[in-house]
Amino acid sequence: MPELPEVETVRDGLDRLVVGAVVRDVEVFREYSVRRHDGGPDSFRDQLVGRRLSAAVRRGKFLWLPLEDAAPTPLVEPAPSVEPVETPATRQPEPTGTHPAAALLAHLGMSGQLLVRGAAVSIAHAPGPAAVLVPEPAPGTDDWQHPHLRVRLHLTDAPSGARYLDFVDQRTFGHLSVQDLVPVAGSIPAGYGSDLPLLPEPVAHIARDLLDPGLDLDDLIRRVRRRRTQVKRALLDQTVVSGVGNIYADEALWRAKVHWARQTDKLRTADVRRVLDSAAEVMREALAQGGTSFDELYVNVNGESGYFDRSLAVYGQENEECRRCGALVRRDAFMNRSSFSCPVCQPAPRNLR
DNA sequence: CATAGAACCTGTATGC
DNA sequence: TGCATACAGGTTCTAT
Repeated sequence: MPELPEVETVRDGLDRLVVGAVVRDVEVFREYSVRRHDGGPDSFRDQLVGRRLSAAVRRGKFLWLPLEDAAPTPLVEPAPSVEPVETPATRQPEPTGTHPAAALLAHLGMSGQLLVRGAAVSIAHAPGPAAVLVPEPAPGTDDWQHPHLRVRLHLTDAPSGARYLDFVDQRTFGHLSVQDLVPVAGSIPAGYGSDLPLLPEPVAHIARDLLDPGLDLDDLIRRVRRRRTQVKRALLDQTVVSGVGNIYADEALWRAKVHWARQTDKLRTADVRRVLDSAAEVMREALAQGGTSFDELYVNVNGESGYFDRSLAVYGQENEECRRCGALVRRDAFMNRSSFSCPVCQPAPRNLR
């Protein structure tokens, strides 16, 4: 569900509200949500407790929070037991430098949300309110625990006052894990001020996204044209270019006046360039609006919706008039989903009709 | 290697 | 009302 603008909105919120915080405890309510973590829920908790969230970084739809060792203070009150037992809760944090570079990696899948609770700072996007107080959850109130709460991080030392970072996910395609950071030549994901060429292992194969300053657009155009597939499939292939999903692919193709089923190897360089430029443009515009949301399934870390759905030209607009020519927007089946396009502005290739 | 399709989950909307 | 089916913003695994 969340595509680049939505994930970037979340990354920005985490940057402002939870970077600098120390993880004091971790609750995993659904094991499946940490299935990508090597070692299971206990190991996941072990590798987070006592560590500081030092940045918020994104590539495409993946986002991660690099970890560093927090000040070596006891994590919890020493248990008043007669026999001291070594448990994850009582273990002292290891001295700085003993951990390999690692990060808390998140993918929101189709319905994942990261909600910051207890912060007294707003990250509201226009045209929303200028400032809102995110309430601290209180037992007994409706927002105490979201029905799809899968993982909760308990935080301290957040400059914003954030107390909890909640991972909420209805469809459970999203996931959290702790991953080693591995060097990948030349990559500069959003969130790194300079070149820190470190990516979580599961992100190493993900291509740069269209808002990455390190993107080589001409090289990307060549790679797209070297493929033998439909242009929309190439747009959605995260190893070709990342961040584009079903919504922005359709919007980009409409802006570029290219039908989704056109073969990449038959497109002219100028057409491919226009499609990619359009995709970058529509995602930048969506980002400025706080992303696209049709319902409560996508919200930013404050629980607020984005407003870009009002700007969508074709996605979800079946039988509505094309904003350019007035023809009725059509919907086609595509990869167990839908493609929306204008039958006049985006003529279908011959092999399709 | 490149490409296409199924699988992974939960929930809502729609039609019979 | 009950039940079946279709559909939803994504990625990974498997088969070809």
